[in-house]
Amino acid sequence: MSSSKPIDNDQRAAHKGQQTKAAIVEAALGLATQIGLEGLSIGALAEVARMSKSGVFAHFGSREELQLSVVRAYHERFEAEVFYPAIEAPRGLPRLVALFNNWTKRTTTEIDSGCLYISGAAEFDDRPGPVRDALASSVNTWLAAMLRAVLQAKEEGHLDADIDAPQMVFEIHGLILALHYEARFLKTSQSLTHTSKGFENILKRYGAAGAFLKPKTATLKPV
Amino acid sequence: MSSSKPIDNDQRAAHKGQQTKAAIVEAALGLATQIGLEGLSIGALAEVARMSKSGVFAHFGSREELQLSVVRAYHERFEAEVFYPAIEAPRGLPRLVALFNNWTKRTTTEIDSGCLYISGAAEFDDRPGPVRDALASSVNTWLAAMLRAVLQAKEEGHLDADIDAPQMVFEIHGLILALHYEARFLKTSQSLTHTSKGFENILKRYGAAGAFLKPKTATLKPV
DNA sequence: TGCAAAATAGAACGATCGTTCTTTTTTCTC
DNA sequence: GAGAAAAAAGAACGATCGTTCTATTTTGCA
Repeated sequence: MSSSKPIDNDQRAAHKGQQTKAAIVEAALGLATQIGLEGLSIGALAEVARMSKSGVFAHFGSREELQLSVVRAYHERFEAEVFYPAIEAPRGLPRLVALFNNWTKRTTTEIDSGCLYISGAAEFDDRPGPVRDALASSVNTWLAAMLRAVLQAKEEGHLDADIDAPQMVFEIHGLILALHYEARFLKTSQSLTHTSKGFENILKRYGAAGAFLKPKTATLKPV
Repeated sequence: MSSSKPIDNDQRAAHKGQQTKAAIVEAALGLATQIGLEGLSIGALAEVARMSKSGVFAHFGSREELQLSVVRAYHERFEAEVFYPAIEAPRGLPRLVALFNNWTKRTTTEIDSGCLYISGAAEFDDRPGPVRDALASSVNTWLAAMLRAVLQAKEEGHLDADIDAPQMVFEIHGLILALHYEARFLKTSQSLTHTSKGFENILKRYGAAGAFLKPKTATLKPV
């Protein structure tokens, strides 16, 4: 996948335009995670990027295309930060734990900056269109990856054989959403602790052996 | 609380202005749950209420005051629909279950209309001010009520004596957030089932006897 | 029924929005 | 370094925003 195509992926040819476009998207990502994709205005973005409105606009052709670029950029970051590092962990429960820990770590970081998948979901709830589709597609891709990890952990015998895998993913998703909600909006102090504890509770319920848990909290009294 | 003050609470004196104001807030509530508190514009609201912009505006004096009115109205609905009906259930686990079931029912309804506490949290994440404060205050009041119910269930001996009550509330909150997210945004079909099952899992983990569960699913194989 | 007060409408404001068009500047290639 | 192509700026557009001011209508009470 990195051998035969010599063209045009990142800032290879770097025709200046692509460089500044990347910089604009970078700035837009920062704005959008804070004030939302809907709040992202071209005027404000131009100011941050220290360009003219029309100069920014020319790179996208429409506001919607700008929003799509931001969603795509966010997707790449998420993958690079959460997904790829975790698939180096051994298949099964260790990988599932790594995925969750990376997810939690990122969400904790995003207590300051905001999560586009969460704010975007609220904004594009019932607003059909390409932006909504791109957001939902990214999230579904990620949730599918989590589901795969659970199924693999089941196959490896790290989880009970009769568990409901989608159910487990749903419960894990809830923990992350509650972490984001209570930490970022309500500023509840114990949110991260509750998230970790909640994950341990889920693991226990689905039959995980205590040895696979997070390094520091590896000692679990059996049920 | 309903005996000595003869004035001004609902549509008692009903000086016409208060009636139309109530109608406006009603319409605003419908708009805000769908497109968000930030998306709520006075022009659009005036059109729905079939009034002039200035006619609508005069009732509030500012857009922020309009938003606050919407939040207050939502709070009242939530209380009336979720909280008050549940406190008629016997103290302890039955009341906790009733609170959760009402909460779930309302959230399920809101899959079409939207939940102001969730969209509002995303919008006012890091936007300080009275609206944010009102939203956070309402949510905190509700979560405190849930916590009280858990503590009472513990006192009554319906839950294990050594459980972490805030932890339990956090996990329940996560279920509701996941329900709203996956059902409303991702349109996942099994969300409601996952929510119910998740709640049963939590109850079991915290030591609830199977007999207290939802009517239809009262038969639970012990752990 | 008449009159003051309250409620609503209407018009206009400055600001900002996304977008288009034209002009200037910068970049890349021969 | 000249000249074409790409990139950025600048100005202006119609629309909508929240808000203010003034005029008109409607209401409630004597």
